[in-house]
Amino acid sequence: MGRKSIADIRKEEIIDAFFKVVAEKGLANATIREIAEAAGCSQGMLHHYFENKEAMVLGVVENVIASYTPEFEREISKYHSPTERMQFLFSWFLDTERFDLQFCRAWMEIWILAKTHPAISTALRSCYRVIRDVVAEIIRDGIRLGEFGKVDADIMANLILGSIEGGTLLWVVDAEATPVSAVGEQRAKLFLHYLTGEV
Amino acid sequence: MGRKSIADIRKEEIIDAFFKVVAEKGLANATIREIAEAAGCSQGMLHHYFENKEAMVLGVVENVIASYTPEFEREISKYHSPTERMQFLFSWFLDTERFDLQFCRAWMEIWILAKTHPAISTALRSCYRVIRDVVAEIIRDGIRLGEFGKVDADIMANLILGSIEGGTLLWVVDAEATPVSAVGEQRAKLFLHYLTGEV
Amino acid sequence: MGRKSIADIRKEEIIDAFFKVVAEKGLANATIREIAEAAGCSQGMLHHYFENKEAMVLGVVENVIASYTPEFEREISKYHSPTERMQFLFSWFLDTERFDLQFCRAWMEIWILAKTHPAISTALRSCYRVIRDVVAEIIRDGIRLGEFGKVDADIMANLILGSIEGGTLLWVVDAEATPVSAVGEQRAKLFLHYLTGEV
Amino acid sequence: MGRKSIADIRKEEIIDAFFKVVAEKGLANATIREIAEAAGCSQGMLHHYFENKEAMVLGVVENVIASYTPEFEREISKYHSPTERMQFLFSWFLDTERFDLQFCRAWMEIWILAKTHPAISTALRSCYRVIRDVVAEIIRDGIRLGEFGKVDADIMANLILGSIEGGTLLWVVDAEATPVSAVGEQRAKLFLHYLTGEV
DNA sequence: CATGAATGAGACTTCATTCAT
DNA sequence: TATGAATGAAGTCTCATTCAT
Repeated sequence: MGRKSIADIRKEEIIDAFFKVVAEKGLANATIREIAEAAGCSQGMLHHYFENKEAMVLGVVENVIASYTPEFEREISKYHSPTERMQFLFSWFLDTERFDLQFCRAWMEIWILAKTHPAISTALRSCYRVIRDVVAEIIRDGIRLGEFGKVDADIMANLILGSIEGGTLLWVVDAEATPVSAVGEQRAKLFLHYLTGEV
Repeated sequence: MGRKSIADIRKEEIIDAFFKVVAEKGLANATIREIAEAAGCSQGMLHHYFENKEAMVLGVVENVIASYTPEFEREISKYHSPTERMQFLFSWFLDTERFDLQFCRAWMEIWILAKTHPAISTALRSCYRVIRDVVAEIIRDGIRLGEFGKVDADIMANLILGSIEGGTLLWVVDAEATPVSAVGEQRAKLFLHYLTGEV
Repeated sequence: MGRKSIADIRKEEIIDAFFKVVAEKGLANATIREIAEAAGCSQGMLHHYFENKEAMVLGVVENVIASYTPEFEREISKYHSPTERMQFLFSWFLDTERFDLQFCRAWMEIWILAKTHPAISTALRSCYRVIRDVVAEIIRDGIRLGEFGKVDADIMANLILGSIEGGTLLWVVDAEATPVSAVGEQRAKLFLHYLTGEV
Repeated sequence: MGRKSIADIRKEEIIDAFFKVVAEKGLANATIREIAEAAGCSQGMLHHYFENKEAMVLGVVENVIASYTPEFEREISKYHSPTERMQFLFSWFLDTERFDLQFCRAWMEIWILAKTHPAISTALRSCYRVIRDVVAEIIRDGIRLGEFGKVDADIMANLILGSIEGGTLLWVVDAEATPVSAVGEQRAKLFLHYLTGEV
C-alpha cells in the first residue's frame, strides 16, 4: 500500500479534467485540446499518460469505481438487517449531491460508448455485476432471514438496478419534468413493500 | 389521406438507413458517407433532403413516434379495465421483436444526443411526456374505478417509465447478463401488485 | 429591330434576378438556387438559358451597357458645348438614384471577376473604352473650340474616369464616411476649373 | 522590441503565401489547399495559425498596414511644406514597384470582400480613415500656411484618395489601356494646381 | 518529463451541373 | 419548355496523434 506516485497523481488530475469536460460539454466535444486546457497541461502530456481516448474513459470508470466502492461498503456495513441495507441502498443512489446531474450525464455518455468499445464495456459490466451481486446478496439474506418473501434474487436485483438507472436516465433527459427525489422515495417504498410483503 | 410523395418516401429510406447504421456501428460512426452507402445514394442526396445530421436525428425520432403511436393506441384501445391496460403496456414495451437490441441501442444513443442538441431534446421530451401522461391517466382511471389504491399517479408513471427504460439500458449494455423477459414479467407483477394492493 | 422573343424576356428576368441577388448578398452567395428563387423559376431553367454562371455575368454587363448607353447618348445630345457636356457627364455618373449603393456594389463585384474571366474582362474593357473615348472626344472638342486648355485628352479621360470610379469604390466600402454628393460636386468643379483654366 | 516568435514568423509566411495566391489566381481560387501548397505546409497548419479564412484576410490587411505605415511616415517626415508633402504622397502611391499590378489586384479583391465580412470592413475602413486624415491634415496645414486656397479639407481628401484608388482600379482591370504613370503625373499636377491656385 | 507545432485523414457541407420525367 | 432530384467534386474545418525540441 505504497504512496501514490507523481504519475498516478497526474493521471488522476487528467481524468478529473476529462470527466468535467464530458459532463459540461458532452463526449463529442471533449477533444484532447479541451481536456488539456481543463487539466492545465499540454496535449502531448495527455498522450504521455494515456495511449488514447479510450484509455482515458477506462480510467474514468476505474476511478469512479475505486472512489465510490470503499465509501459504499463502509456505509452499508453500518446496517445489519437486509431491510435496512436495502433502504440504505436506495437512498445512496438517490443522493443527488454525490450523483449530481452533471455526473449522471457524463456517466450515461460513457455508458453508450460501451457498445463500440469492448474494453469499456468490460469495465462497466464488471462494475454493474458487482453491484447486482451486492443487491442479490441482500435479497438472498432477507429471504433466508424471513424478512423478505420468496423471489428470484437475481431477477429482482436486475429490476432494482434497472429502476434506479432508468430513473437517472429520465432525469438526465428531462430534469424539469422529473421529480427525482419523490420518485426515488416511491421506488424505495415500492420495492420494500413488495419484498417484505407489506402493503 | 394523400399518397406519399417521392420526397417522403426518399426521406423515409434515408432515415431507415441512418437508423440502421446507428444501430450497427454507433452514432459516432454514422458518418454521412456511411449513411449514404447504406441508403444507396450519394452524399449530396442526404443534404438534399436533410439540412444536416441533427435534422436526420429529428427525422428518426418523429418517424419512430409516428409509426408506433397509432399501433400502440389501436392495441391498447382493445383493453378496457385499467389493470388490463397496464398489463398490456408492460408487455408492449417488453416486446423484443418490436424493440430489439439494435433498435434500443440506437434509441439510447439518440437519447444521449439530447443533452447537446436542444431540438432533439425537445422532441424526445415531448415523446416521453405523452407516454407518461398515458400511464398516469391509466393509473388515475384505476384509482377512480377502485381497481388501484391511492397513489400519486404522476410519480408512479415516472417510476414505471423509468423502470422500463432502465431495464432496456441494462439490456443494451450487458445483454448476456440481463434476462430481459424474466425481468419484464417480474416488473409487471411488481407494479400491478403494488397498484392493486395484492401480494 | 424585331420584337423581343419570349426567350429574350426570360433571359432578362433571370439577369435582373441575378443582379439583384449579387447586389444584396454578394457574388459569393449568388448561388444558382438563390438566383432561381429570386427569378421564380427552377434551377434547370437557368442552365437552359445560360450555359453557366460566367454567361450570366456577361449577360449582366451587356444588359447594363445596353440599357444605359441609349439613355446617356440621348441625354448628352441635349448639350452642345464641351463644358456643358462635361458637366452633364459628371452629374450623370453622380446620380445616386440610377447608380445606387446596391448597383455599385454589384458592379464592383463583377469588375473584380474580370481578372479571372477573360470574357468578362473583354466586355468590361470595351464598355470602359467606349466611355473613355466619349470623354476624350469631349475634351478634344473643348480644346478645338478653345473652351479647354491644351491637355492630353486620353490621359485626362483616364483620370476623370478613374476619379469617378474611385469615388464609387470608396463609397461602396465606407458609405458613412463618404459624402458622395459633396465629393461629386467638388470633382466636377475641380476638373472643369482645370480644363477651362479658371480658378 | 522583442524578437519575433516562431509563431509570428510562420504567420507571416502564411500571409505572404495567401496574398501571393490571391494575386495570381484570384480570391475565389485561393483555396486552403492552394495556400498550403504555396506556403509549403499542410492544410491543418493553416488552421493552426488562423481560425478561418476571414482571419487570414484580416491578417493580410493588418500586415499591409503594419509594413507600409512606418515606411510612409518615415519618408513623408522628410518633407516639410504641405506642397512637397502632397507631391510625395502622390508619388508614393504611384510607385509601381511597391504597389505592383499583383499587389493591387489582390488588394482590390480583398476590398470587395469587405461588403460581406464586417471584420474586414472595419479593418479596411480604419486603414483608409487614417490615410484620409493624413491627407486632410496636409491640406489644412497648407491652407493655414497660405500655400493652398480655401477648400473643404475632408471633401478634398476624399476626392484625392478616390482618384488614386480609382486609377488603380482602372489599371487592374485594363492594364494595357491605362498609362498609369502618365495618369499619375497628371493627377498630381491637377490637384496641386487646384490647391495652390496656379494654372 | 514536457511542449505545442505539425500532420493528414476524414468529417460535414455546398453547389454547379446533369438528366430522367 | 420546364422541373427538381440526383450527382460528385471540391471546399472548409476538426482533431487524434506524432515528433523534434
